[in-house]
Amino acid sequence: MDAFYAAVELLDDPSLAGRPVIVGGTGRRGVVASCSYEARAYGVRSAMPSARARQLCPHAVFLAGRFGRYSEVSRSIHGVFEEYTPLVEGISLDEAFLDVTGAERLFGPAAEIAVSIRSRIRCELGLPCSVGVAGVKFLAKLASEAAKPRADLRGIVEGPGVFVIEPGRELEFLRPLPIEALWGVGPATATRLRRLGITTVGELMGVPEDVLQGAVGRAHGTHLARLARCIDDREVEPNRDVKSVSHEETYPVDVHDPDQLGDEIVRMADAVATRMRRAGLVGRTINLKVRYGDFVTRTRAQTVPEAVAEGPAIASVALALLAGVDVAAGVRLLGVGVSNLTAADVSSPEQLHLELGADVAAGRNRGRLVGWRHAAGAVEAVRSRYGDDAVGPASLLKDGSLRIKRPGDTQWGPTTNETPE
DNA sequence: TCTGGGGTCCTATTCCTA
DNA sequence: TCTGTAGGAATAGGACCC
Repeated sequence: MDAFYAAVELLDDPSLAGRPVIVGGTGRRGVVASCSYEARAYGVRSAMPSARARQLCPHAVFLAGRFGRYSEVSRSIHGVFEEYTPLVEGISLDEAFLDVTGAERLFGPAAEIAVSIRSRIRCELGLPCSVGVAGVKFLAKLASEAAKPRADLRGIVEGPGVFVIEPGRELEFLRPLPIEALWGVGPATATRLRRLGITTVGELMGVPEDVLQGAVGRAHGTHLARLARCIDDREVEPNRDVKSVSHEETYPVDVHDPDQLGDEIVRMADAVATRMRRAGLVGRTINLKVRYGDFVTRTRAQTVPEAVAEGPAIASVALALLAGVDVAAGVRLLGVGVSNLTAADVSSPEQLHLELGADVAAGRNRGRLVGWRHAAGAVEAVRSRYGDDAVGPASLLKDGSLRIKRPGDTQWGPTTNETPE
C-alpha cells in the first residue's frame, strides 16, 4: 500500500486531500509512522523523529494514528487478496506476498492479476497501492518499490503502479541498485560493505561468498551472496507461527521511581497475557527490556519450567528481572515480552497454576497456589462483555479508573510531553 | 535530527550436563 | 571421584524489517 496510514486518514476525511499528512507519535519523543507524498516532498520520511518532521513541514496535518482502524482496513485488503489465492503471507498491515502460480489458469498471467488487484483495491476500498511481480520473493518486493510513486524536494512523480520483472532480466534489474535496496542491508551492513568498496548490487555479485561472510557474518554473508545472484528459494508462507509477544513503551520523561516502573510492568504483563490468551498461546521465556536516557538498552530474560499466559505470573518474573537492573539513572523505555511460545493445551486447562516470584522461576509449589488460569478466563469473559477497562490488576487502579494497555495505544511514541502520572 | 513499537533472526558468550 | 571437553540450552545484544 502507498503511504498506508495516511491514505486511510484521507479516505475517512477527504478534506485532507492534497495536504501534507503525517501520522505518528505527536509528542517530543514520537516518530513518523507514515506520511502522505505531499509531506515526503518536504523531506519527511517514516521513522523520522516527529520533531524533525515538524521542522521540515510545519504546516502539515499531524495525526496520532488509529491502529484499530488500520487493522480493519488491512483485513478488507487481505480479503481481496484471498479471492485470488490462499497463499497470502502478510508482512505487515499494508504489505503481503502472494503466490499466484496456481491462480494463473483462472485469472490469467501474474501481471494481469497484479493489475486486477490494484484496480479492485482502488475502486472497492478507495486506496492506492503498488504491485511488484517477479519469480522470487525478494525481487517481487523490490519490484513493488519500483512501482510506487516518488516524492522528494523537486516534487511528486507518479509510479507505474505495477512493475513486472520478466524472467531472464532479473540481474539486469538488480545490477544498478544500491546495496541498501537489498532486504537485510541496513546502515551497519552497508557501512561494512562500503569498506570493501561495494556500493551496488552489481558489485556485490562479483564478491566471493567467503569474503562476504568475513565482513558481515556467516549466515548473513551467504544470504547476501545468494540474493545478489537472485537466488531466493523462500516460499510464500501463509501461516507463520508467532515467535514472541511483547509490549513496550517509551515515556515522555525518563522514569526514576522503581514503584512506578513496577506498576508499568504489571500493566504491560497484563496486556501481553491478554493477547497471548486471545491467540491461544503460552510461553516459557519472559523478557524484560530497559532503555536508559542515553539510549543504552539492557535486556534480561528468564526461562521458567512451565509455560504461562497469566498476567500475574509474567509480571512476577519480569519484576524479579527488573530488580536485577539498575534504574537509578532513569528509564526512557520499558518493555515486557514472552517468547519460547507454544499453543495452549486446551484439553488440560488444569495443568497451569499461578506460581509467584521465585516459585515461578524454580517451578516450586505447583498446585498449592490459586488456579489463576480460571481467574484469567473470568477476566476475559468480563472484558469481552464490558470492555477491557472493566477489570484488571488492582495496582493499576488510579483515580477510580483502570489504566489498561491496549495494542496500538502508544504505537509511535508518546502523544504527550508529560509524565504518565 | 536524536532516534517508536512489534516483531524476526543471527551471533557470541556463558553455563550446565553428559 | 576428579577432570577435561563437547554440545546444547539459556542469555544478551545487535541488526534489520515495516
